Amino acid sequence: MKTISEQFKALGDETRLRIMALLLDGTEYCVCDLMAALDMPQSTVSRHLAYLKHSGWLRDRRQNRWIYYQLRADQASALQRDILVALAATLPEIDTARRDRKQMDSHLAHKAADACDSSA
Amino acid sequence: MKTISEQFKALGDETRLRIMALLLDGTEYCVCDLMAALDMPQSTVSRHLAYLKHSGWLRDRRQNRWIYYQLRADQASALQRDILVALAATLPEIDTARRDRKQMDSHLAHKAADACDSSA
DNA sequence: GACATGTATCCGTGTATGCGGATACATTGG
DNA sequence: CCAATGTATCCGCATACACGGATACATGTC
Repeated sequence: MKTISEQFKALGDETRLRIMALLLDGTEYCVCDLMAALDMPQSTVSRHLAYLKHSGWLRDRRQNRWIYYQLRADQASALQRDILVALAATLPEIDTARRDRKQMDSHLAHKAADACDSSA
Repeated sequence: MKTISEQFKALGDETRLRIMALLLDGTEYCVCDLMAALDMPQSTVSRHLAYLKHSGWLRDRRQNRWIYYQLRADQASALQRDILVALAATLPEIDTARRDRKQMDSHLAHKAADACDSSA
């Protein structure tokens, strides 16, 4: 019961919901990607990611200097899976989430362009 | 988005989850019934009920001296409905919720018995 | 209208948590 | 090694909120 209430508490913050909305596409993102999409300072984003990780919503994975965060859908409880489905049906329609998604896309595009430039 | 995070925050407390678990049977209960089932002081129970009401999970209805609380399933959002279904599938299996249910049942039985006594 | 009952709110206290700049740690590249 | 980059954690501050006894309010009873 305590675990469940903590999982809900983790979703009870607007910034963390925005992060979940971005991760609901199944992609893994590093902290700096999320900083850019949310337009928030690094310490804030990192703290919320840690919170979501410790409450069982996310997993992280280090690759070189980056740490990638991803939904932990496979090891999720039945309740968590139900909630993820419900969130996936609702969050993408919301303005804030749409804006974040666009911001993420343009950030990723810039990143790719820069990579091309430097490799040219 | 803010509304959604507040709805999750409302579920992010163990006492409020216990209340939800009791109300998930669709029955309406007054504050004193819930006090008895949860074995918690009146101010605590009343405060949590107010919180759940203001975040859109419950409705209340006055009848004589009692105020009955009930799920607000009909006017719930799609997300809320999904979550209610998920909770109904999960919470009743949990020990704490089972105990609360038993306590509620025996409390209601005593109440009925007392009513019989006084009418005898 | 005094009283009992059921409920909401007030109050002080302690704890949790949000924030974001500053700092520490880890990894990679020179 | 030293610098640069990405991330986590520390820090002080502000706010939210949980707790439960005390009090106020509402309703029904005599």
